[in-house]
Amino acid sequence: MDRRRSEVDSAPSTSSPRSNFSDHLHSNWLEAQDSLKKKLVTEDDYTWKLGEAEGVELLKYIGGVDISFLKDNPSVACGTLVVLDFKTLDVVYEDSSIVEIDVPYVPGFLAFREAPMFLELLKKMQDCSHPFYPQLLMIDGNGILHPRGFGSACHLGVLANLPTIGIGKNLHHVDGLTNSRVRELLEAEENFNVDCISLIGDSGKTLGAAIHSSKGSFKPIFVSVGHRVSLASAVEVVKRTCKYRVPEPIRQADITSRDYLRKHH
DNA sequence: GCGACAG
DNA sequence: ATCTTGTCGC
Repeated sequence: MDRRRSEVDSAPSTSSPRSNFSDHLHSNWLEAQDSLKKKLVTEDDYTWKLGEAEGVELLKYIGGVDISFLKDNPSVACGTLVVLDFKTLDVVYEDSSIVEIDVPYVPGFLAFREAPMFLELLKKMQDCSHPFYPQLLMIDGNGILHPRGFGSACHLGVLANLPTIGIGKNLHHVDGLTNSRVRELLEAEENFNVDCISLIGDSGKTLGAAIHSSKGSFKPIFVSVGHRVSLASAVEVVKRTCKYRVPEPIRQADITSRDYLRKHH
């Protein structure tokens, strides 16, 4: 049985920054990410099209997931799955569920805390062969813009075998990427009039894109590949679902989960 | 040693 | 993530 390091074993002053959770659990999580990452696909892998083509399947049902927590009891959470019509951005499906979560939030391991309930919500739709089951899912959290290239959007995408896109509202500093560096790029003269820049780390890898998604905000959002979607397609989908800074699937899931939690507490 | 660290 | 009102501006 897992057990936290006790004060007897190590004085508080020498406890590690991760004394929050056991080193054992930490290594299990690393192994799980490493294993799931082998199934990751970072290119377009779907049959539908985004545009107005005829005679081909189009992207119509786009999902979004988010989670809210109770201000008092932080272990009480409400997870929400919404599905929007890609063209009209109308919400055509929504489902919420309140659960207790004991898994702590640890930077770099967000999926272990949030993915299980999202998988449940997806399974519920799948089990009844719901006609609005999403063809693509947006997650508020990163994809490959992650210390080990496997953020929660990748994690959920692989487990659900769905194309996913990661949306970060704050930059996860990784591979030398910092807020100031992103700001420099967005404000660089050669990028004047450019609302979207590639995020290239010190390693030379393109990890995602920073997008000024709405004219009313200076703060960008950070888009990265989750699973079975290329960065170019991800950026295109995000741009087309942004009425405000945060893309509608995420924004609607966020609003709904917060409302549901408030109403059912 | 210190700061940083998606949600 | 969450605690929180008004307020300045198009």
